[in-house]
Amino acid sequence: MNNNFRCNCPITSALDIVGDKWTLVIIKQMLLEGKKTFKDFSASDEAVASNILSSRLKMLEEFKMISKEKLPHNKKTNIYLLTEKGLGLTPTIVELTLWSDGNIREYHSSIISDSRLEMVKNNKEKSIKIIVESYKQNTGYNKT
Amino acid sequence: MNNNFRCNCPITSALDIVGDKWTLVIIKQMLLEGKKTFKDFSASDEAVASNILSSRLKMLEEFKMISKEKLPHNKKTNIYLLTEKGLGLTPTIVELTLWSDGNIREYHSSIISDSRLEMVKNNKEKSIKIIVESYKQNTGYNKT
DNA sequence: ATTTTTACTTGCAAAACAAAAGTAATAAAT
DNA sequence: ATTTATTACTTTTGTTTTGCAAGTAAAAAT
Repeated sequence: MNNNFRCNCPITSALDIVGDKWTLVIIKQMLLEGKKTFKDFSASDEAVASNILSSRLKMLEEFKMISKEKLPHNKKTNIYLLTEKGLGLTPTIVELTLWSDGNIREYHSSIISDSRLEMVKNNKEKSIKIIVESYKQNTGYNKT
Repeated sequence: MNNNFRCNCPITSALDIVGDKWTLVIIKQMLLEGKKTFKDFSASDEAVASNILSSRLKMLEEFKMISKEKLPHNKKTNIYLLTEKGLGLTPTIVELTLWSDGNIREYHSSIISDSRLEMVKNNKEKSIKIIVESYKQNTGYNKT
């Protein structure tokens, strides 16, 4: 896992981890859509193929961006949760949303505009806090 | 070019454009390292292969994230410049930098910490403005 | 006890990526 | 003016990644 990094630039190094078509989509689905089991991701209309999902979850766990646990009375279903490291990408995700909203409608007119987008446009810093807090509350968060 | 978008989510749609290993690296090299010719990019130690560079520049031009022009007395060298759309990714790049700085040193200890990173850590909003303004000044910016 | 669900893995074709070499036009040097 | 070098690519040839479909094994539900 170590030194698959291209160079010492922080931006490039971040992209060595999240620079692909799916990783940030998976994190977004956890953070904003409450997805937490393999099934949740697979059932999405924005479905990742199961092999890719599997390898991304493994990678994210190795980098401690998500945790994998089970509920007391269910030995089967894995619960994937964002850790602080993973939640730390919230500002990046918010900025991507804003960029998208303001810059690609020209090429993709059906991009959704919902109340969360409005919230983010009105008060970015506060929205980030609210998003993170909501996530923690909805998941009974307690991880590093 | 139209409707190669996976769905109507703004985040996923942004990643349909910049969600790969190289696109944001190229934009970073323009924004923060002053690269503007094919040669500049190719000569970098963080070198993109020329075929990938070529296809990315073409794509970025199609999405009007960069412009391509020539200087008056040189018919050969193309000058690539970020447009407002491209510059609009500055906050995303800054957030990725901060995330990287705070979260992946554990796996990559030699990530660089320079004065720009310090500036960004001290005052994010102001830094973004300074970065964009510096870019415009250094390039004699005048594009949409 | 049988069926269904969940979380995967495997196999294979297609697409994207990457290194190296080649090319064509322009610019610089002699 | 002619040769050489530079720039911006394209082409070729692998290799890697992606993504669909199908399969599997354990647990849970009926």
